[in-house]
Amino acid sequence: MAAVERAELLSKQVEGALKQRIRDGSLAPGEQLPPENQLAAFYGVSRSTVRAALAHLQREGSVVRRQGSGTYVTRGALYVDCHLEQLWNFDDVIRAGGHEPSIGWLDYEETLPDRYTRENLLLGPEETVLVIRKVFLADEQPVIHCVDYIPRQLISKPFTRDDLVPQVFSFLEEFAGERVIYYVAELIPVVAEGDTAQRLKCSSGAPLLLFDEVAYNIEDKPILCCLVHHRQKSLRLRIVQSRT
Amino acid sequence: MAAVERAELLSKQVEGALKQRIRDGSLAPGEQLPPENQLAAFYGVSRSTVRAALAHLQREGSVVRRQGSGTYVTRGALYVDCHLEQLWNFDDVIRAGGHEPSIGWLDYEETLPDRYTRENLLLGPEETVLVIRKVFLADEQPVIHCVDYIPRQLISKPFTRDDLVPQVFSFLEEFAGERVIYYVAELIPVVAEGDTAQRLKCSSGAPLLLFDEVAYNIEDKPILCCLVHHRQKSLRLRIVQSRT
DNA sequence: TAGTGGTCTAGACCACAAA
DNA sequence: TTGTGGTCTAGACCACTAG
Repeated sequence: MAAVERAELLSKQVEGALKQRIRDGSLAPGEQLPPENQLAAFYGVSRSTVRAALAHLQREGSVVRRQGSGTYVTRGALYVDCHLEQLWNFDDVIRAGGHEPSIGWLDYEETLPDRYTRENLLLGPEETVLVIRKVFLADEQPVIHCVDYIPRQLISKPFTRDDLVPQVFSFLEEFAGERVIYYVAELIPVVAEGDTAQRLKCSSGAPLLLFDEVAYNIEDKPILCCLVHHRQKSLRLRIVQSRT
Repeated sequence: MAAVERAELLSKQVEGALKQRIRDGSLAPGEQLPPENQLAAFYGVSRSTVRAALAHLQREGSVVRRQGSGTYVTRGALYVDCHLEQLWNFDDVIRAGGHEPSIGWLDYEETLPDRYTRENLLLGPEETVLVIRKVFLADEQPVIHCVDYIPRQLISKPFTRDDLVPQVFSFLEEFAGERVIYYVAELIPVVAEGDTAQRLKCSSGAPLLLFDEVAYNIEDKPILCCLVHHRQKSLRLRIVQSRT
């Protein structure tokens, strides 16, 4: 029996263990996994816990499950790391594409929001926002241009420029005590122009993918909105949909 | 042979009932749902079943759940119908945007695939594909241009042009006996040009969203690939991501 | 027929929030 | 302290696949 710690969720531990076996090739694409009961016995957990882990692997497209037959590693299991689900963290997306992430440019200011932002964040007419503009590089090439709007009022601790370098979500947790529970993103294809084009070093008219996002805290209050431009060159975004 | 309808899953029934209450306003945004135990008693199912239903509503962003507090309808609950998850069916996406879907143009031919398609579908050098080209309209305006490639060999029943009008997935099930279990889509922003631009009635250089998809059956064999161009005008695509 | 995954139950215990 | 959601268990039964 494999030793399991109580700290992390049991199902996450099982999921991680199986993912590891898929990544290192001890479970090859097409290969059948051991049956649920056997996995449960091996890891010393209940069948339900194993099923929770397998359900997650299925949802991200790493395995397919056939009733009456078994669970199998998919052909695409090795490419599941550049998922849209990973979009919580740009660095992960860039790394999943095999590139080294870094920050290419950073700028910020406090200002009155435009009408659209004010409505999205449910702000009063006098309330200001902290605007953060960043460019993310993949192997020194600019790939993501990101503008974040945070209600100034939320930020309760003084910060410096260096505090803005990590992900916005981390910044919000540390300096506003706000945790993003979910966000809604609208996908819009656009063409590059103006400052955005220049900062992404692409010519005017080049196709970009724009994410217009609003993020909410546990109380369903909008605490952040972003406009994120993705330059597709050497950055792939994937979706996996599996039938329920 | 008569098709036998299996009773719908209990969790799906509960989910549907709650969704209905959200849609018709008897559960308003911000409002708290009854506790799990109460829902379980009310619908005559176990707490686990209720939790499965609530987990699904949470995943699509219709509710947020706060440990120790309760489950609440989100502000965005009313807009969850234009999800990327609905992408199985273009008609649904178009209808969710408040428009009437129809088919604007349809063309098909049998041909030898190009190298890219042949590799995606794991075809031999002699095998042909059925190519289906369609344009979907929303309120008579072209919004989606779709090219499907199906290995000719899979199609086991004769078909007519009319059989191609429904969704490809339905066509595959009826005429090839193949069911799509999951698909992988890559999102690519492009600019309109040539035939695609003309059929979508947009000017050359207009931004489009391209989905490069490969769909697999239960045996993890690729059975379909598509190139789908979305024109964003009056068609919104949304993603909801919630923290696990 | 044996073995697999799919659904559902009843109940235990824990973590957290609010009164 | 009470009540909420979060995790986990053990077991029943069903649906489907394969030999």
